[in-house]
Amino acid sequence: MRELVKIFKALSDSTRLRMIKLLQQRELCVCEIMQAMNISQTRASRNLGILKNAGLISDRRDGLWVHYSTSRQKFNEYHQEINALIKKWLRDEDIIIEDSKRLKKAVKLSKAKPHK
Amino acid sequence: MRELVKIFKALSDSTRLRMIKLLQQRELCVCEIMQAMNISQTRASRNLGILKNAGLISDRRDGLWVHYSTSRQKFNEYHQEINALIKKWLRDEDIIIEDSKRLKKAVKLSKAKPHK
DNA sequence: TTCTTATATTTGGATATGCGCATATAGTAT
DNA sequence: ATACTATATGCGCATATCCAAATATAAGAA
Repeated sequence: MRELVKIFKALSDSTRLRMIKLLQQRELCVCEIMQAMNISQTRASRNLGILKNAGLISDRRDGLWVHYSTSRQKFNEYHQEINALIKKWLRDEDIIIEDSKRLKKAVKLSKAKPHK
Repeated sequence: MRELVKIFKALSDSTRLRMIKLLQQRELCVCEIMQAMNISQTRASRNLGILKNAGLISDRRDGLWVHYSTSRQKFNEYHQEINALIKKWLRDEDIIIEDSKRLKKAVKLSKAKPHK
């Protein structure tokens, strides 16, 4: 039950639900998420850590960047269904659409002036 | 998203998860729940209120008693699936089994000396 | 009416959570 | 080594959450 409580706690915050929705599109690094959501680096990193600690996302270091993802490897036994529910239940929300738009714009900018 | 956050908040507490598990067995009044879980009346009432406010359970007044239930009437669009997941994910936990045992004992006693 | 019972709510205190600021860490490059 | 970048973390503050104790409300009985 402790684990389940931890998972529901991780999900009971709009910042983190938005993150999950972004990560369901594709793997993203912290800097992409903070641009997409227009939030501080601290806030992005903290909340990604909470999701990771709850076993809902995983991370992968690639040089300076840490890429977060919902899709890779084995998580806890609840992960799959939780992810499907979030995908189904959070679709047309304005803020979700805005996040996606900002993500695309951020990607464009970083391609024009790549940081890698 | 606000509603979903509220639902996950309601679920992110072991007291309330235990309550849902008890109510999945059958409709129960507050006094039965506080006996089954061995908690105070304040705690029982308050947490039942949170679950109700999140649209996860309903109540029905019958004289002095207020009966809570997971099964009656229309809730929010998430209620059905959430309930199925809790049922599936929370099964063999010790505390859940103890709650059920205490519930049966409380029922026995109140049948010997009924309050209705 | 008053009395009793079942439930809800208010109050206050301890603990938890979310955030920004500043700083620390990890990795790359020179 | 230093400098730079991406990410993580320690700290403090404001707010939220959880609880018990006391009180309030609601319904029935006398």
